Amino acid sequence: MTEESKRRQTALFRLVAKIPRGKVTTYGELGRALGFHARLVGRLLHTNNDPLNTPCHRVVRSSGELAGGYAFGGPNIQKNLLESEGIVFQKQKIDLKTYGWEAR
DNA sequence: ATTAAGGCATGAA
DNA sequence: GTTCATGCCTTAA
Repeated sequence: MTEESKRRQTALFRLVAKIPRGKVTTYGELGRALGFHARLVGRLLHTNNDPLNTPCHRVVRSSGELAGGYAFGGPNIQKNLLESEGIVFQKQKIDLKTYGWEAR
């Protein structure tokens, strides 16, 4: 892990932690706000070293669907957490127009 | 030490 | 719903 990557992780986590409760954002949004590509966001989250302080469950795909089986503890956990925050799923998907958060 | 190939928690066409 | 394009990282030789 290089210092560069660590710095990106810090920026990413900082922004992710800024997501309000009950809202979600997409990898692309985060990537665009941070200045790097969506894939890198997923990469950094996958190599996430601080998942406890990083509400990665609020980060979903561009389609509003959950990331998948590669999530921190499983997609079911993520779904549960999101529902606990008041987010309503529609056929395993989230309405980004309602719960989407504008990264900034 | 450097170089090569594969894989991914994506996005857009 | 499927396929293509793209960036970075991880592991292997």
